[in-house]
Amino acid sequence: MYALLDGNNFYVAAEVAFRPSLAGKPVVVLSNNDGCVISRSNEARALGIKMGAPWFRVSHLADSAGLVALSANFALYGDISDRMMSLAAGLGPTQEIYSIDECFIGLDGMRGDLVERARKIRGRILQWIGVPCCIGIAPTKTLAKLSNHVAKRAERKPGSYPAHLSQVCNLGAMPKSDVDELMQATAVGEVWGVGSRIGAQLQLAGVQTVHDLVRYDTGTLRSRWGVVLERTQRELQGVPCIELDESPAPRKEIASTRSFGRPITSIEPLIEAVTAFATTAAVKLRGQASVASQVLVFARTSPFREGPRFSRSCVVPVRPTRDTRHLVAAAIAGVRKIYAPGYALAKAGVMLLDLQPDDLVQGELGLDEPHEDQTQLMTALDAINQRYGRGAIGIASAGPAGATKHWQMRQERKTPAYTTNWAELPIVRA
DNA sequence: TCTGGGGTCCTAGGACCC
DNA sequence: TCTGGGGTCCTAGGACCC
Repeated sequence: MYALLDGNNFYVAAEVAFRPSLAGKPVVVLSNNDGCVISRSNEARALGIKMGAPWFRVSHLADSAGLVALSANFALYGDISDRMMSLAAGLGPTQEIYSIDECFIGLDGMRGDLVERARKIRGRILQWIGVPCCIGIAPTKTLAKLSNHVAKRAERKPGSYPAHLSQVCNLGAMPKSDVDELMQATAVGEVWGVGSRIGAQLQLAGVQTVHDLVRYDTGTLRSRWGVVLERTQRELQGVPCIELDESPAPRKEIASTRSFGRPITSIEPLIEAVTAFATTAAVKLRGQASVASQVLVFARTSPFREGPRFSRSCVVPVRPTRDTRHLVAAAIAGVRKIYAPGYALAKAGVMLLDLQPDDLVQGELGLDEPHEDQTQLMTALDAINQRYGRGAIGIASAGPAGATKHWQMRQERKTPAYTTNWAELPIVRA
């Protein structure tokens, strides 16, 4: 048996927890660069604002409907997430943190009333952290997701599902006829693993609801859509195919990419940006004790704007390394190779590929110039930046430290890092 | 003016091997 | 006229997730 716990409108909820005056108002959190809506309060949803909507298309609602928009504050969300996950872990013996706002809990061996227990945990998270969440319980992960979906819909839209399923829903404890009924009332597109493409194809094939998918011919499903969807079907039938993953393996690739605050039209700022991206990626790389042997760098114009299009990338091989200097050098070499003048570049990025654990690196014959990672130097670099703040010490091609780069992303509505920065602690007045 | 960022897995097809 | 069989590895592209 599994539970899926996930925070309601998580980013917005984290913001509201520190600004209670926003409760009950239409609030959205915007992606980096204040680009798109990535989290909405129920009130914002009710205004018809879609997930992923470009901000400039809905910003008029700020005046007409009191919509409040905030820039993403990932330091805050990450910290609130850690706290929520610690409490969620009390639900059962095993936990898989699946994303910043949701986790699966393995419930094997749990006795007693699971729903009651889940409601208790939910209450504790709400009281201690201020973030509301919903919990779905079922025999497989895909069903737990579905169960969670039911719990959320039942809370948000009373009447869409029976009221007692609101906030916490246990499909595993229901008679089959009730489960069938819920599946008939749920669109196939809501299933975990069915996205927009396959969802549309299924609809055309006459599969409208979750119930239709459960009963669809397995052979046809497999030959037309592949083994992934077959697995999803089995999971919906109650056969566990996807295990709980308590300690995810290290990443196989690490990316750092950004859209620019303003378009770039020359190579100098592009080199600055790519230096910053490679530096960020290198820190993540060392954080998981890996080395990279390929560096991919890309740059492109906006796909939404008129004008000449540009989108190029190149992969630069390096000797397996975790040294920021080597990774930055490779990224810059890549930039010089792909760069062409005459374009308004909107986005660029660096990806580290072909990662391996740093203790398993193949040695080399000394046929070439010596090439040594300065492990101690990197350790010192990370420690200094940890203590004095990101960018306190870095690579010179990143440009002057602390200077505002005109390519840097816009974040015009960011709230303080209430819980992760001493200088930004909230102040309570009696 | 203005459209995010970071991942994973699967499959098909090509290159190559014997 | 006529052109095998079986396998691996790599890559690009497509689909999905949050």
